[in-house]
This record gives sequence, C-alpha cells and structure tokens, in this order.
Amino acid sequence: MRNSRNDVVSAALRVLEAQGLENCSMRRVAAELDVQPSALYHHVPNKQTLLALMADEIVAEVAPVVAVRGVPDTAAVIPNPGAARELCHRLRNAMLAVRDGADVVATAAAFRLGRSAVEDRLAELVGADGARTLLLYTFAQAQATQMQRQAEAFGALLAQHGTAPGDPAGVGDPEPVDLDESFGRGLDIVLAGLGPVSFT
Amino acid sequence: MRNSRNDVVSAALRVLEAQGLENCSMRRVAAELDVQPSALYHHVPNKQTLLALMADEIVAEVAPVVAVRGVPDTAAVIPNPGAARELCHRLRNAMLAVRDGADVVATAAAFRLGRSAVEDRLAELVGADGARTLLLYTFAQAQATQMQRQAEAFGALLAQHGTAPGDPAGVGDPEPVDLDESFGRGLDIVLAGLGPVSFT
DNA sequence: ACCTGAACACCGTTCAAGT
DNA sequence: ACCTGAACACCGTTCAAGT
Repeated sequence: MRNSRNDVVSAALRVLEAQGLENCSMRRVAAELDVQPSALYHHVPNKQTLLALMADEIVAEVAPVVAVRGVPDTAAVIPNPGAARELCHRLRNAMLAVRDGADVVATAAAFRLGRSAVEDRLAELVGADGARTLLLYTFAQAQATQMQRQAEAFGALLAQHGTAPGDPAGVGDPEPVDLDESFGRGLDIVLAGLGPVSFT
Repeated sequence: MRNSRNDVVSAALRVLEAQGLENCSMRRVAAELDVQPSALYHHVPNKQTLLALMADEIVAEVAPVVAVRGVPDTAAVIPNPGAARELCHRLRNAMLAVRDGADVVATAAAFRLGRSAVEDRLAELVGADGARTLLLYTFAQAQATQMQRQAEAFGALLAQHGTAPGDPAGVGDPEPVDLDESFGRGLDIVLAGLGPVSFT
C-alpha cells in the first residue's frame, strides 16, 4: 500500500497552507505525493469530497469528543451561553489557523447544516435556533476576517514594490475594522438575544 | 461601439441564471455575446471584478436610494430594529432571486466589508456592530439556503432516475430544517440582542 | 475603441493498462 | 489495491494584429 486516503488529505492540507485554496488543485496535491493526478481518484471520488475531508480535519479538535446520543430535546436545553461563546471562539480560531480555512470549512459545512458535531454541541447549549445562528455568523465572520487579512497582505506587497505611503492606492480608504474585536461584540449581541440569562 | 461594460454584466447574469456559478466562465459569457473571450478584457480587468459588478447588480434594489452623508455618529443612532429586520429580509430575497446569488454577493461583499450601501443603511438603524452582525448572518444564511435548495433539486433528479422512495440514499437522512422560517427566528435573536427596544 | 486569433499555462475527471 | 499514461473537454489571461 503506497498511499492512504489520509495521506491524500494531509498532502492537500499542506498544499492549501503553502499555496492557498485557489492553487489547491488535484494536480498539485498529486504532485505533493509524487503521483499522477489520476491516482487520487483511487482514494477520493472527487475534489468536493476531498475538500469536505479537509474541512473535517481543520475543525476536528473544536468539538468535545463526547458522543451525543440523539437530538437534544429542545425543552431540555440548559442554557449555557458562556460555553457557547467559547465554542464559537474555538471554531473561529481553528478556521483562522489554516490558510483559507474559513472558506474550506464554511463551504463544506453549509452543505450539511444540521449534522455537524459542533452544531450538535452548540444546540445542547443554546438550542437549535441559537446554534444555527451562532454557527452561520461565525463562519461568515471568519471568512470576512481571512479575506481582510489576505487583502492587507496583498496591499503590503504592493506598497513594498514602489508605492509610497500616501500614494493614490492608500488615500481615501478608511482604516479597516478590527475584525477580531468585532467578532466578540457580534457574538455578545447574538448571545444576549438568546435569553435573559446573564453570562458575563 | 459594439458592447458596453453593462452589456457584459448583463450577459454574465444571464449565464449565471442559466448555467450556475460554476459554469459562469469568461468564455461562456463571451459566447453569450457572440464575441471572443479576449474581448471581455476590454470592458473588465478580470473575472473577480466582473463578479463584483454582478453582485452590485443583484443587490442594487435593496438599499434605499437616499444618499448618506458621512459615517453616522454612533451616539446619534436611533435604534429601529423593525426597519433593520425588513432590510435583511429584502437583502436575502434579492440574493435568493438569482441562481447562486448568495455566493456571488457574499464573496464580493465580504471583500469590502464596511463600505456597502446596505451596511451603511443598517448601521444607521442599529449601529455599526449590529449592522455587521446582521449582514454576516444574512449572507451565510442565504448561502446555506441556496445550497440546501440545490442539494434538494439534485436529489430530486436522482430520485426521478430510478431511485424509489425509501431507497438507501433517502433512508436515515432526517428531514431538513426549513431555512426560510429559521432565518426569521435567527434574525429575531440578533435583533433582540441589540437592545431593550421592543419591535414586534 | 472594440474586437479577432492564437497562444500559454493551467484545470477536473475518465479509462485502459500495468504491477 | 494502487498507480501510470494518455486523453477529453475545459479554464483565465495576454498580446499582437486588425478595423
């Protein structure tokens, strides 16, 4: 046995980190494994599936390992906004830790809204509606954060290559929002909307 | 003058509606205009810009036309959660009205978080933090909704081609959440978190 | 100003064939 | 079981050249 499915996922994550999502092609993943592109299809049916496996890997450490038996009874939910807040922060950090991780996870996760470990855990803490709201907000916010960072990195590159500070490209665009702090405030808004429980 | 930039955007939106985002290539847009692919680059610097122009078109009717002068003073915000709620519904409907519209708009809009007409208007109604939270939630929720619909349409296609109800593919997957109703509930959670104002 | 034609450097996926 | 080699039907973008 030369390569396993896990080898393929690992190689794909290396390519993602090194080259970004737009360059994370099947052909480059194959090259990372010193293998022909067609060999990948022995381990994975298509690129979409590979991306979903990568997404699982990226968020693997986020949700506690405790197995949940069955869907929680809505009436049985014991609200715990503090734990929900921490889980959302962990999720966001996990996505931000990998280049273009938010895009990878958000795309794959939206595809199976309602059946992820993180969503199940969140639902136990704040109910199904709150869980969905928190999850969607966290995905979109992480995507925006990563996009802003990438734009800043690109702008820094341009500036280095001859564009002096104060040049047309840099004039008029107001200072960007701090999306790390903004996330916490948005999270607090949603949590505050979930009920009268105080959770500071 | 044979084609204007607006002709290109219109053609691209037609291709998007007819073929979906993954098939909305520069080459197909060119074909829609009976023109060589290279001709498009006379009107638009690259595909990313074209997608941004399409996004602007999709949400053009959402924000009121009233010109806003300057950034609203945070202290001067007169909370109006009811108006914010309606604006979010309008935004979501505009995205859902176009095939893959949520993806197109969310990607382009995340790129310029903080400088869209819709966000400015929302910020007037609920403040900057509330506006960002509502906007991100609405984008992600619309993306999830459109993805679920597409999956359902695909599933229906499969079922039509020989898969009887009760077949392996359809057994075990629980009934999907109604994301149209779910959106309203999530919106109410966020709005409730924005302050003590009642808005029913 | 707007477009053609040809090219460059890529894609995802399939499939027969090898070991 | 795992992989190669070759092919198919595509991509976005550039650039000289036409009108």
